[in-house]
Amino acid sequence: MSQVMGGGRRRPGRAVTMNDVAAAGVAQSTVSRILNDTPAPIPVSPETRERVLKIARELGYRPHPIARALRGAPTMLLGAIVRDITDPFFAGAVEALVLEAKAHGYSVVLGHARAAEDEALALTAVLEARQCDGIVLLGDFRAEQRLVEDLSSGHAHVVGLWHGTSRDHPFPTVGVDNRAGVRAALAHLRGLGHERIAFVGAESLGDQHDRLAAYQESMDEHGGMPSSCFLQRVSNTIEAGSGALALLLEAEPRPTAVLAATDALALGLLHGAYQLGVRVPDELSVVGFDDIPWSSASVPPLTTVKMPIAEIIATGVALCVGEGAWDGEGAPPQQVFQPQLIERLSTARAEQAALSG
Amino acid sequence: MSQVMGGGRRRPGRAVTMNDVAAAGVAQSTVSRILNDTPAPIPVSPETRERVLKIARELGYRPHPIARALRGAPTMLLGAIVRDITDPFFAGAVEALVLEAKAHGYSVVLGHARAAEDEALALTAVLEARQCDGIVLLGDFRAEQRLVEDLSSGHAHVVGLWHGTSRDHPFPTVGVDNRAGVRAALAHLRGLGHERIAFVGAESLGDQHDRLAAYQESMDEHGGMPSSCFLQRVSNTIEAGSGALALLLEAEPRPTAVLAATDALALGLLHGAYQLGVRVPDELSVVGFDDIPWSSASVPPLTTVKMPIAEIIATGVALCVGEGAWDGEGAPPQQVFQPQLIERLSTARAEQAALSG
DNA sequence: TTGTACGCGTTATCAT
DNA sequence: ATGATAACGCGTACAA
Repeated sequence: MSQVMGGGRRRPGRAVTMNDVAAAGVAQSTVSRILNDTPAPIPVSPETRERVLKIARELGYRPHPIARALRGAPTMLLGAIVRDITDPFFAGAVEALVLEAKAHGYSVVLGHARAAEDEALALTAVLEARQCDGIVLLGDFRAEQRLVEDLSSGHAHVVGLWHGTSRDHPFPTVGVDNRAGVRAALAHLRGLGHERIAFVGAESLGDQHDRLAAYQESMDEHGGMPSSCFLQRVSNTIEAGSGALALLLEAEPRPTAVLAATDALALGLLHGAYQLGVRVPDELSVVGFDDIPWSSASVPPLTTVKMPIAEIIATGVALCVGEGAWDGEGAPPQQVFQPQLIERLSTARAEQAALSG
Repeated sequence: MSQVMGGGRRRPGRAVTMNDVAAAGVAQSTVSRILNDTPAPIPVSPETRERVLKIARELGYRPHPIARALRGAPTMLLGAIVRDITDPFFAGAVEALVLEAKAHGYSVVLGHARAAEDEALALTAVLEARQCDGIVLLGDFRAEQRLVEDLSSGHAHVVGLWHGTSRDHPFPTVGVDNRAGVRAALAHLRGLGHERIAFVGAESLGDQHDRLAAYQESMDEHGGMPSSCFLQRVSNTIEAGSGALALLLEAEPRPTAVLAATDALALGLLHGAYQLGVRVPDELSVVGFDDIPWSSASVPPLTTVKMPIAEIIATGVALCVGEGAWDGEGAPPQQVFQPQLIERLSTARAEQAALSG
């Protein structure tokens, strides 16, 4: 088959329209009917059908999604607004979102929401939103009031993922039980004999906030924290985790274990320990939260709380594409999934720490 | 200011149009002129201007990007087609792309191209393409003939990033000098006294292919490979890297160093070595390629070849948004940037390996 | 200074 | 069985 493929004009810019096809002797509306094979009630003669299809193929006709969208067809676009795509956890979430959206026939357009309180930015995000059938908020955007307002006044379904436990969101949310995760991690450490357990977390809304609160609550129940050093508030990066470790070691007495609010921080702690010659888990146990892909391949492999990403994403997408959609009446639903502790090699019995300390 | 914000109807679905605004006594075209403040030649009386602006605000008017796009306005959407968003390097590239696109006022829509030779998929990707002002191909898609054809027959600017050194792409490409990177890595290792240098790479087109070729070329110049084990071809994942290490250790004599085609594989090697009790770099030196964020925080920190991501993305975006755009005449330009070796702690002198082996 | 009319590419509802 | 025609929301040349 050495035929010339894909029709004539290459560069002339203008795309092939139904009119171009119709120019061969039929009405444009007929072309439309044939190309979309409109249901039975409207019949078309086999001959014209063949003829039109042939011409369309030769000309390389392809439908114009924008024109369709103007007529009310769904754009099959899902908007994802994420504060910091650099955050490894959210990067992973976006991956999962893209895959899940694809399964529903949707593509994902990435909104940007970096600079915190930028009004113009909110408008940008909303502009994008108009083209999307649904909006997925990755992380808590309560701080961006304007954005949230604009969004929920639009026509697209909005859903908030990983928005913590706050009850005042104007749209449905899906998240994880942070409290349960933190308590599982702490129980694990206590089961290994640890009592001086430190916490490293980011200054942030939503999930991070909830994890800190759960930590403090649990520590209070067990006699409180030995020293102020035990609570390090840093930005959510590897470097920050690495840096936090040095401060943790200054405490008297030292912590024997650290719970990090995210795996990024935990991996940073691991790296910091390596730099300072502190052996993990012999001298210090480390637990993370999220179970991002790298955590299983770190040295040593990280004990962490596994986030049910797939379930959360799947539920969120379903809400967005209108399957389990909220009818808009009453309070928006808030769904919570359970995390699961994954025990790997970054935690060990506290006795060992005592011996080597 | 306790006014009701954002105009009347919330849920009624139908968005506020210029006609709705015009209903207050002016023509729709007047509204258009005012809202887009058309250049000087067409003046508008200050009173009507104020009045229209006020009403528009009250009604919560917002422009309909799809209608604009239909009239020929750019969609400000950049399509990114990436084979495997799960690949940490490409995930990072997408981050960079989103940021760079934002700087130009563009948003990024993520196409999916997972299952290799799927025809339907090609169509999907193209469908998305119609809405985009430009298409960025992340990685080599030569295998997907149909997709490449459809793409280049569209009206959007297409640019291929990280497409290796092949000369037969129908669009401009921007990439890295893989050969230089590999030779720098090997020179570094040889400078440390290594001779038995193994290679682990993925079965793949484009960059990966070039890296393997460069390795073989260089090894031939230096007397060839000691054993077939020295070349492991695996999939591009941490796990695969981890698994490859075991096979590498079966070689007689053992390699004293390994060059991985990507950082993901290299980090896998590090993890595999940890599991098997092989000390890095004392017993084995490891070099990666890409310098993904985790490589600087691994244990030990990874010596690797730094990919000039920012430059490549910036050049690609410029090509796409029409700044340094190709005029379509003659052979499409191929731009290549130089990588840079980053020496960290996963490599050391070969003598140490000999002593401990 | 402002209003009318047309077209972008489709789909849907009329007539023929 | 098929052709004309009206939207969809917007920008703009043209008329008033």
